[in-house]
Amino acid sequence: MEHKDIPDIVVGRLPLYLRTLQHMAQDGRLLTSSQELGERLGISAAQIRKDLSQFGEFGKQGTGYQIEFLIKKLREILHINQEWDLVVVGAGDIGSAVVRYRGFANRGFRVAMVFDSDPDKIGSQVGDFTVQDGSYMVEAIRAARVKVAMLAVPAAQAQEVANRLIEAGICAILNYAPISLNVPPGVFVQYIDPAIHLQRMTYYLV
Amino acid sequence: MEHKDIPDIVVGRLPLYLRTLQHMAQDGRLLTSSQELGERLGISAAQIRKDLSQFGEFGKQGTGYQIEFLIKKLREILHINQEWDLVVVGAGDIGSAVVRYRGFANRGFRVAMVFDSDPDKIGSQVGDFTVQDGSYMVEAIRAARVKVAMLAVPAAQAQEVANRLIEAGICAILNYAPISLNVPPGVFVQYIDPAIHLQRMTYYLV
DNA sequence: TAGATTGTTAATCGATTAACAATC
DNA sequence: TAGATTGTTAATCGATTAACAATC
Repeated sequence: MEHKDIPDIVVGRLPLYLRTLQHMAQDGRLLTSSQELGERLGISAAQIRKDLSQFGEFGKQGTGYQIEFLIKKLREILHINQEWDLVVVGAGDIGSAVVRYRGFANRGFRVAMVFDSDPDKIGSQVGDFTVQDGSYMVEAIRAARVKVAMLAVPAAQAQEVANRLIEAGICAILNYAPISLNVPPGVFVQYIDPAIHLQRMTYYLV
Repeated sequence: MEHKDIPDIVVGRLPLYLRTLQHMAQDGRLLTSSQELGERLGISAAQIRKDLSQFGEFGKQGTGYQIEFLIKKLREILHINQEWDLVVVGAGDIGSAVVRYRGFANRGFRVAMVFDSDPDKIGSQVGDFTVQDGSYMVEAIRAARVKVAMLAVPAAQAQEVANRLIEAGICAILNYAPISLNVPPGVFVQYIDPAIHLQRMTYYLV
């Protein structure tokens, strides 16, 4: 049942379903339907049913989906029924904002360590963390068996730092540097670049 | 020639092409090929040629693409041969990091104003900007004819603030709040939610 | 029961790739 | 010229949707 051969585009929608379901649960809701979920997300009801059916039968005809049950299932599917430690690399504006971000709670992640290579930043306090010396990053990550990293260093250093993260055993990188990373198979990268997102919209303007 | 009927998925790749071309130009490079571009981005050469050919003939057989020329064309296509003013709403950690972000330079955007509703933040300095009172946001945006917003307020307020942005004439919103926004046709939204990106990777881990 | 909604199938729609003539 | 690479076509591949039997 684990990993049939799910298209990545389907995997990409599951976190959106989960987020919406968690909002519904917060509102005290118990049941929802593929139609309601679709309306809230701008996705067709058929697609939502098809996506979910790849992993099992989670609903009931005539009734819909029990929100808490579906949340539990999606958390299992996405492997966030555990909490993943995060390493944040780069304690500049973006790195610091990420370290202080409250939005990871109950979503499968917690910041575990913060590194920078700037002597002015090493030893300083960011949120609940002391910025550690990047020179010792590889050993520290390896010792703590951290698998997920957020990369918030300048573009010029991003590839080199990514190489060291991979050497340290990191296999998922959320990259805030505006540059495409080259990584070996088995390492996953996601990109956050506000300018890219903005440009995608200005195409449609005027 | 403007707006035949380009698939959104193609539009979404153009900023990536542009970013890579700008890196090449910075390295002093003059020419590239669909093959080289593809290798750097993990995209097939055929796809890049097909994407670009939707907008014109920008290359030369046997030679490839002149980097500066293609940059110019992509900037025109994406409407970033102008600089767009940005309004940042929310002067918390994320909003402040966005305001101070140096990565918009030469990519078509500049922060123009910053708003918050917290009396402790109003009047304070963030980077080069003074945080303005959110109560006057709609009039200020309308008067300055700003069209693009970055939304960095708590999820609970995001939809309400988005409504006011749209009322003010905003038609592109980059939303950092972890919630799906409901917007009318003609308003575009892009989402940045680190937890969503991370969950998309943990699916593949262990 | 009547109404609602699932899970699934088949049909449609759209995106990607392979291949190659054109030509620099 | 020979080699390289484009722009484009047709074929392949994959994703979405419409429809409906099953059933709660």
